[in-house]
Amino acid sequence: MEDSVRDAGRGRLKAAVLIAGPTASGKSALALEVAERIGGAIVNTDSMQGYSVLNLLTARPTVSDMARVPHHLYGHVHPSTPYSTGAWLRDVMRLIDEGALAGRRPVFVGGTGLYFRALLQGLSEMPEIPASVRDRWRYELMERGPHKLHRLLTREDPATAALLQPSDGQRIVRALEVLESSGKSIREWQAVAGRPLVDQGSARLFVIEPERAELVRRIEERFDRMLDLGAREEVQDLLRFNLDPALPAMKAIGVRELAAAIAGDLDEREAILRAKIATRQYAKRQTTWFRNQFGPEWKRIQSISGGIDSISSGSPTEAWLPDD
RNA sequence: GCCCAGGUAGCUCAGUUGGUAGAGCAGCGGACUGAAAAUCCGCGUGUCGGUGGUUCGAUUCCGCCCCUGGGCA
Repeated sequence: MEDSVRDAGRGRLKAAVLIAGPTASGKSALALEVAERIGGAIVNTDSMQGYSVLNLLTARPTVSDMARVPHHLYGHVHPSTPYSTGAWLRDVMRLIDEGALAGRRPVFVGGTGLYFRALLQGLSEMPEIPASVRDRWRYELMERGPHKLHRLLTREDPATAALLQPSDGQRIVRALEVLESSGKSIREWQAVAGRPLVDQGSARLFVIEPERAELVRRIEERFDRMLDLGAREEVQDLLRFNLDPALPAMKAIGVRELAAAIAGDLDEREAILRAKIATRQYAKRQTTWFRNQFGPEWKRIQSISGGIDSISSGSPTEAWLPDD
């Protein structure tokens, strides 16, 4: 398993196009335009759009969108599966290994900053965590709270503990489970860089940075549209699986809010309002990531509506053609 | 028209026995290596409805006015 991870690193993708942007910034439409123009294949780079069932709430490309250009890693995972950055990266490697992207320029599009980083810089190898270990630490977190676990980590792995907020339960648990499973500090694992899957030198990196007020407007309109198209029914479909609310897919924005409205615990108007607020807050975190974690190698695009022309204007048209 | 209760941050409210005010939510900024649509950190943004008075000093006390809600007519 880990060997296949290393081997896949050999096939580093050339001339890839990466398009990042906050939710509702119009990046999927842009990617579609770009992919059609350059004969590309779109690869999902978003942590939620990989899940099936959540077709509307995750704003996945429609069936007709997917008919226009090859799309990969959309809706291929059931919500009962705890997907992750590592799982996604392995999926991308599999696409490369199987030749699914051969003959087409890959167009990576999505809103998950960490996935883009993993793509360009690689993700350090990590030990497999047995489910029993993972479950136990998560249970400890619930029972004892983050501060006590942080004190424990300070005893077992002081260097890592010093880097983490004592309140950041999620990262504390991660450090503890890696330590227990491997006997090594997570910092030791992270010190060994992973292998990038995309050759940055030949890639084109774009990030959409829309004007805030316009993005807010688009978020609200889009959520209303999702409701019109059946977002409530979609949540009901999801609830039928009786999944653990801690699963990643259950954290998709709108699921908790609409589920509360369906259960009668929350006025639907209020639920809709909260879902829109949560989307706005998410867009803000994305924007912060892109602004500060992405370097100058990323070309920043202001306009939402400008489409492909807003990209082409600052760079030669041949930027879209394969380099070799 | 009269009576009562209110008018304090974008919203819901607390508070100051007179020394120009603070919570939650929203918002803004930030962190980020297998949950990342996650998780976490920081920041109070204000003619205290208006106006006159009392006072060294009024958001606070008093008068008048305006507005909102409820009640009585």
